[in-house]
Amino acid sequence: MTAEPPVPATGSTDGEPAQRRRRDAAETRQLLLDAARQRFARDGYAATTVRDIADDAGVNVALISRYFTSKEGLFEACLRAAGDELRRTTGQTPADRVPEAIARHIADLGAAGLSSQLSLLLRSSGDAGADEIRRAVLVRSSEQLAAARGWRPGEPGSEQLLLRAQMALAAGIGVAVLRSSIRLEPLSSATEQDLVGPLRDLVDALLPPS
Amino acid sequence: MTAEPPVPATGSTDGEPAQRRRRDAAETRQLLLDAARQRFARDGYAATTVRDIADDAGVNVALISRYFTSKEGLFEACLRAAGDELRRTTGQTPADRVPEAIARHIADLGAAGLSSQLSLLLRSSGDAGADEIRRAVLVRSSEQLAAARGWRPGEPGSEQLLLRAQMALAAGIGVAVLRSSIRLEPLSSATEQDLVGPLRDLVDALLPPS
DNA sequence: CCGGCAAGTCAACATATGTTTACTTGCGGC
DNA sequence: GCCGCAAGTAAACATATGTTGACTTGCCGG
Repeated sequence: MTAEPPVPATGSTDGEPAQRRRRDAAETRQLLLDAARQRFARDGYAATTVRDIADDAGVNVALISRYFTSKEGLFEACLRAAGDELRRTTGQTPADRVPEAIARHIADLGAAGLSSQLSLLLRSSGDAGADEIRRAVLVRSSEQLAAARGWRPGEPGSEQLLLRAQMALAAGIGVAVLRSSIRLEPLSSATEQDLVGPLRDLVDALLPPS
Repeated sequence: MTAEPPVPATGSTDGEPAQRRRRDAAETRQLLLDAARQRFARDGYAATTVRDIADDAGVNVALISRYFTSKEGLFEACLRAAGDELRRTTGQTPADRVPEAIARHIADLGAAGLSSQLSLLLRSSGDAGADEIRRAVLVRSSEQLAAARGWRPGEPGSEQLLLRAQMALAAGIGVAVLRSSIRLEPLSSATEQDLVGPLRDLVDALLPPS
């Protein structure tokens, strides 16, 4: 079927869709990143141990230090990845499709069953570097959101609009956390379809379409 | 001036408004509770150490175990206190005043400069008991919120209303966290006055006044 | 005034956790 | 085929942290 040499899966049955090459630094790095994003988003930074992450990824703990320098380096990498993802969404989305995009982000459990990456944005590591990255991501996202509704930097009376955009972002993040981390019902089992209506009402109320 | 015996303050100048009696279990307990609520809300459960809390409260670490059994016992006590406070608010507030009440909760830094207690509600200790308390608080609050807008338990099509109430609650919590924990500007320095307008729009959009 | 007891202190302990170091394994070019 | 080097492993280390137990202090009723 494939040119890949037969590789014994970690467990007895091959659970992973793409069987991994046996020694591949890039893939191992990605496995760690995925496992860390999920853990950090769901449990928070301090509650997550590097051994948890390594076990989830099925690799050795020491590789975290090797590939990301430290636990905090790994966290910063996660933050950057989530930021890129979010920027891609808010950048490409036309103004009137923002609620759908947010709803998809919240409802989306990702390819690997990830908790929403939005949750990651309010997790804090206590590290100044990570805090700065997260703040930058949030500032940029809220500015993109506000700009789509007419906000221009420095324009008088425009601060209001930025504030409202940040509140919309906060709402999305709050919903994501109550869903994926707290698991509040019925919010937790609501589908993307269930969420998009209320979210549209919410976003439109905060940021009236021009 | 007062019947209190002259008591040397902890520091050189008496910073506390009410000078504390030297050996008062009830007051010490409360000091711990206040310090813990602030720390847990701002930094999260795992990132907060019992020594931090004890130092903030100006008492010995061992008293945490004595008065609250364990760190988790203290956290549960904080959760209960925050729940009582929130219930008092959502219970007493007439339906059309809910946005103001939430805005006050978010903007209010409390008597002792506390971060908003709302933030506490999404902090997780990983402990099953604490999770259950938090879930109960959130469920009750969202039900009270939904009930004020016509929700009745089990009524068909009413689930929608509960979902929307939970999203409003999530929005409030999200704003509280981005304000007090992440310190996102300009959201962080917004006053109660700045917040109440957008919050009214938000709540009314999610839960239209009958 | 004083003895009992609650309130508070101190130091030690067990353990969990991030990180490092020395070692082993196996892939890929020659 | 085989050797070097990157990829991966295992164990040890230093430390931070929750908790406990023995000890001290000072308030209060008699």
